[in-house]
Amino acid sequence: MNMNSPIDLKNCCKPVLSSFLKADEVAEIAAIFRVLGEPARLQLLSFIANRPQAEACVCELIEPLGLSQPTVSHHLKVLYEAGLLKKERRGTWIYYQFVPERIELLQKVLALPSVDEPNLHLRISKL
Amino acid sequence: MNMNSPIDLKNCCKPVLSSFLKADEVAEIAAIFRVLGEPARLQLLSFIANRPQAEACVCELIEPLGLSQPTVSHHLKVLYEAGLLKKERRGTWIYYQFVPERIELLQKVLALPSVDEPNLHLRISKL
DNA sequence: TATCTATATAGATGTTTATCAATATATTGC
DNA sequence: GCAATATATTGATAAACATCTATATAGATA
Repeated sequence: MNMNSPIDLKNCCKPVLSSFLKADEVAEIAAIFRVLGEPARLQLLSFIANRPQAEACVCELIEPLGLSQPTVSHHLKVLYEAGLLKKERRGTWIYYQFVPERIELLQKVLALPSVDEPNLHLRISKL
Repeated sequence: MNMNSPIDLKNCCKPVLSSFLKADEVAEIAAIFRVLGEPARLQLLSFIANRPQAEACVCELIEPLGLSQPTVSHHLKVLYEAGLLKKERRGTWIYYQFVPERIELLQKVLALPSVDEPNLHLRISKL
């Protein structure tokens, strides 16, 4: 069901709003949005990104999230497999670290068509 | 279950990555991501945004999506309630129109902490 | 090796949701 | 008013998923 490796970065991802994407093209992008569409996961990202070094071990995340340890572990795995977090063992602890590249990718994917692009539409040009 | 009016724009939405957001703060943002996390809805947005005037009637959307009319109608409703589309009746047809403001909001929400911000972390500063 | 702690996995359960067929509603034109 | 067309809603079904408890795994330490 879940893949063990992060979503492939190659051929991923074309801007959604600049051309009509096919089903398989939007699927990769939608998968990332779906991961962010869960409040607990968004809060994990928010927490980790705001820690020193943008990282945290699992033990730091359970109490602020207010969820059980297995549930937090599950969400971390989903974030990891989406490429939004890296992980690294340090002794007994496993540290999850925020990966900004994925967010940058999403920003590109969400870019609005610019006024110079041929497929500009009147309504968007009013921005 | 679903609300009839778009998600409230007031008090929505703080950048996710610049401070640790509480559960109710991330909930509003996650709701928008969840809407985009469905391939059919992303494809609808992609299609509509690339039409003249960034709009399309429902009848134009069924064939390219490859889904039944009620299913397309359902997804359009979800996109509408998330504020990503407007709608307008013209005679027999109902035109759905792309609303760029929501996308701009998401880009702000996804903004990475800048190097000038106090809660900058080393790893992010390497960007 | 045995024990303790941190994290992950397995299995179960209830909820959400994507989808469709059938039907309802609304508009147009006769 | 009636028929035709466009869109929305209802109700049913199956799949996905968030969550928990219980258990497994892996590293540290005595």
